[in-house]
Amino acid sequence: MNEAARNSATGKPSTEKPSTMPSATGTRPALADAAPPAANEDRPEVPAYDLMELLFFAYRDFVADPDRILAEYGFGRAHHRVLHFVDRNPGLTIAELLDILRITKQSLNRVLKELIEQGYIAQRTGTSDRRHRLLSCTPSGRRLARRLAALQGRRLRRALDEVGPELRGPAGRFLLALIEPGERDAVSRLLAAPAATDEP
Amino acid sequence: MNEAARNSATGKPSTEKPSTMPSATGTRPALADAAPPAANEDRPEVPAYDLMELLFFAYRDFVADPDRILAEYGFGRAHHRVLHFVDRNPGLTIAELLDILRITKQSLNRVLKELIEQGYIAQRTGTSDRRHRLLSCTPSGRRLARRLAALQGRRLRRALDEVGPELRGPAGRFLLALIEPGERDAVSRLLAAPAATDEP
DNA sequence: GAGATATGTCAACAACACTGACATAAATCC
DNA sequence: GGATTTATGTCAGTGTTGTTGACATATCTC
Repeated sequence: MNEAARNSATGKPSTEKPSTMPSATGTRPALADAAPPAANEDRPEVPAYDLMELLFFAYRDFVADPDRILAEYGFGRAHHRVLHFVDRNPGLTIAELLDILRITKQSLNRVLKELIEQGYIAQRTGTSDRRHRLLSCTPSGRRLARRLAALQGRRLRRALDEVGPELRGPAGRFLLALIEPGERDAVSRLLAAPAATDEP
Repeated sequence: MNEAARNSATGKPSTEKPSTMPSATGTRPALADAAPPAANEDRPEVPAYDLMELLFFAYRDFVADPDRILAEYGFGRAHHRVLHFVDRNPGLTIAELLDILRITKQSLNRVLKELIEQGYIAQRTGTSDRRHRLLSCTPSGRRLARRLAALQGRRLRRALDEVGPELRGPAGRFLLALIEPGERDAVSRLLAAPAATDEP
């Protein structure tokens, strides 16, 4: 079921709301440079509902891309996240990965074990600290990781082409500013990650 | 376990990567206006890994905000999403909500039933089509929805203050461009939603 | 050698998604 | 006005991904 499932004339719910609502389709008042809601004295300022919802929909579609492919391998989104960060940061330790994903060791272990058993990720013991398990992608792991990244990269490139490539920097800064302040340095360090090897 | 759990000197994994990596903390090369990776003939262009990861981290922190409060009520993120869209679009039908959330009717029903039983959402039968169930928030539902929205709104406002309010429009356009093209009109219609009643 | 740290593992459980099947009421089509 | 379609509700089973709590092992640090 999709758009056809819509009902009431405008596609909007049926509450009687006389005028004030521009006929939507085509014009996007919320995204033009409408003055941000003025924060006067007692009214604490209207939250940016549009951005909240855009973030929800954008993320929804963004993570949906890889799902088809993952299903072919019997993997889910959790596997994707692990594969992605290991591919981007070869030599990553378990503790670092846990700090990135913010899940419990037990949760990570389940998916990581599967990725290792099926030959997508390899472990080696750390040299300076032999307690560490340094994670890296096997060739097939790297292939899968890059295939998924290419998919999401395509969506990002398309988006940047549409809004203008000059918005790449601003978009990144905006997203970074959404991140918990105390985490930004750690994230920035991660982003600066080398492109690893360049072989597909 | 948090930052203290980090190990290797730089906070980066231990692969030997001689120079090329600026000492991260403070400077954020990936977010400056570094020329986007040139797309020459055979090399299909390097995907925007930085944006992928920023989207992941930003969304992770963005949805984490309401969790504490939801836990007080015994609710989860699924309840939050339902509450949010019903608050923003009073009179929403089940089918419309399903199309927004992209989950199955059975999944929705579980959380919706709880929200209704506990008096946060009310149903009434449609007038033009009596098969429809028009959803709306009760006063306490609206209170909760707005409390959660205020939290996320605060994070958005802070971010916009940091990057400059002139990026609000561009940020929204970028997020919209990430959405599946066929969905954008539906999303835009939703965003144009009236602010419903203004009472907190 | 004592204690802290990094990892691994077992067991139980919870939230949230899925499929498939079936039921009811109301609208629409012919 | 009966057949069909649509909108919703519900039962039952399952899978993925997260959680807690407890405990084990290897290794590093002091």
